[in-house]
Amino acid sequence: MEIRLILEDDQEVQVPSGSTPLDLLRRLDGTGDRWIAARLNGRLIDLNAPLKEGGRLSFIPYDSKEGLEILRHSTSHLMAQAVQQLYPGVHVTIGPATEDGFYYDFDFSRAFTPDDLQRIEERMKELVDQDIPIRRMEMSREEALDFFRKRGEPYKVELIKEIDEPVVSLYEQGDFVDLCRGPHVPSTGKLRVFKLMKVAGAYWRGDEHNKMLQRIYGTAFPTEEGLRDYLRWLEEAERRDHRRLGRQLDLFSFHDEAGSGLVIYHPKGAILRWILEDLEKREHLRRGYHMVIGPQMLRAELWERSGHMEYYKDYMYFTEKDGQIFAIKPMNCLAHILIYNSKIRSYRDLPIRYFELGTVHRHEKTGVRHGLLRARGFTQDDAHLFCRPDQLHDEIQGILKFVRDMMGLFGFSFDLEISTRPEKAFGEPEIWERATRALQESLESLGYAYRINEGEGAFYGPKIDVKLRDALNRSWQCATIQCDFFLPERFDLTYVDASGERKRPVMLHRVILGSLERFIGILIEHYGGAFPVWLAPVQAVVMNITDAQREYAQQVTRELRAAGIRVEEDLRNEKLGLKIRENQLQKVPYMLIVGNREMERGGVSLRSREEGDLGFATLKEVLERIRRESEVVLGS
RNA sequence: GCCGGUGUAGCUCAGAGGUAGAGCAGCUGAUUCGUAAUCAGCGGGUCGGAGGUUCAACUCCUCUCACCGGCUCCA
Repeated sequence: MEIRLILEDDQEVQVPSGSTPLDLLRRLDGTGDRWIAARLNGRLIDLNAPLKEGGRLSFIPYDSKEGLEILRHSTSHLMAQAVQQLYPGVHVTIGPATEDGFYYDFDFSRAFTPDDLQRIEERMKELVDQDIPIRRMEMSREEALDFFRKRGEPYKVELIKEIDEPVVSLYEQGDFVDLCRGPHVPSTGKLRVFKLMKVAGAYWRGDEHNKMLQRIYGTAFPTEEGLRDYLRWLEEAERRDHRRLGRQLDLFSFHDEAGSGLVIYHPKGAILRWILEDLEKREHLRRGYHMVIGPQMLRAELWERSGHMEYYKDYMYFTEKDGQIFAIKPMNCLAHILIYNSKIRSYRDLPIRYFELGTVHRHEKTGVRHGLLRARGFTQDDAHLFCRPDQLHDEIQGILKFVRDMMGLFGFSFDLEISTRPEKAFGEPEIWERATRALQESLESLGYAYRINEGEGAFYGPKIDVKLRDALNRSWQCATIQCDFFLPERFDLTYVDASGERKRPVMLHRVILGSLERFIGILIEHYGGAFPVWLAPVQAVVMNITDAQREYAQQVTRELRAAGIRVEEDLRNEKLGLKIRENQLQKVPYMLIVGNREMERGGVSLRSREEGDLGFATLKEVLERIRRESEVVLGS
């Protein structure tokens, strides 16, 4: 019997029922090497799946996003096969493709070592050479349960128990069988370029109450070039690592003696932060925020009232004096609430926006700290907005515009996510509904696409998370806009409305850059340490060629510094080449070189970090150039 | 917090049951040299910390701290 297929170019073909997409490919383009899987009527299928129904058929190329995912998933199966062959007694669990590769979690009595990885990789290559066919099987749930029980794979049994379908699919390649939705490559010979990257512990189903499994990470590509580019990208990321650049550029340090996760800013790191803070103050004032300052610690009773002692105690630091317990603040909201409550508020006063560059301390668990990106003491550009429910939309929109302007300044694009009401939530469903709608409508009115994380909100309110993308296309959570229905209730926040009635304001927590430490860490990696002129800790270095220009160089420095340029001098008795090299490695935007020629003409020889030697320039020209490049242009 | 790894000079790293080494940096001197590394000499370490085994520990064992890669967490 023949079935009719419509291909992507609307070409219609007839094939015998039971033939496979691969058969068709061989007929169409001879080999089928470019393709990894097929899609029949919207459903992904294996290239060697017998076709029983007609319809729209398209092919998935190796180098597409979906193709890559299939390739990697198949490679993870290959790895699992190799591991089970090499290490009898290993239980297989799950092995998905990830954003840049794949992993497979194994239950094994010991940890895998780098030597193991090498052995596994070699065995994988042998299995590829054997070109073992990969076959899809379907079984009823019961059969599959029985099958994996007999094979002694408890994790697979657990997984099947949770599947609702009556029939499940399994994939078989030689002696290896795995529960899997598929699709997969038709045989192991289709897998070529892969590399095992590292081992790590991982809990079964990511739950720390469960058993710790051994996870092996790997990656796979259709071509050698793909892998090479990926490895190069990893090297580039390592070169940009803010911890490494932080030391090389003398920005900050951490010290055992001071305490883990506590940042110590050196002069160049500190100036970077001052610049950001100045920008923040200016921009907040411009947008109708009031700057406030709260104390570094507040009495424990206050944190009891706010509920932090109940929900957040493990993350808080405490200190005690004269029988009073104080909590070092992990958040800035309480002082802002006390300011709000310090007098009666009218509906005419709202919205009220309190802003603080608030330094907080959180006892992040060991093992999660990561340089500036995850510190224990950090400063947030934190604001709390108190508004009437009918003002929610405008306030959220204002914050989003603020976020947009700031991200644009640094050249970050970003993704947006809304998290909605979780199962255990505080507050009436109506207010949740209203707030969530305000979040959505604000995003929509600005033309932003967003993702919804159903039920992922905090118990006290829905939120918008902003995830920026840096120069290496990595994603970082920075800004958040968080509705809070809980604290206004706990602290009995009110305003008097037009009819003289007391009403409950809505409270918004929000940060733009988030933690300045973290944001600076991201900026370091984003720019690879080569900050734009307006941010560069040192904007220019004046260097002399011989001692004869020493005083002239000092005079140049003085003049520029007096004009507000962040300028240093390098008057060491070293060759010019060395000074240029070292200052280039320090990523200083401009070098101002003075020899006798420049001294005579009353200027400098200008050298740019990016463009190299720019030739003679007068001081005035240099000044204007640096000033122009230091201007911060921010949207409305 | 959990799994695995690492901790040797300011930095990057080598070494090893008989009490340590390189490059860079630093210091001193020479050189005054025009767009990415001038030359020479010198100093520098209780081998992360505590305890144990041993005639002897930087090396082996236990504990601990910190860091790295993950997991998890991020009311």
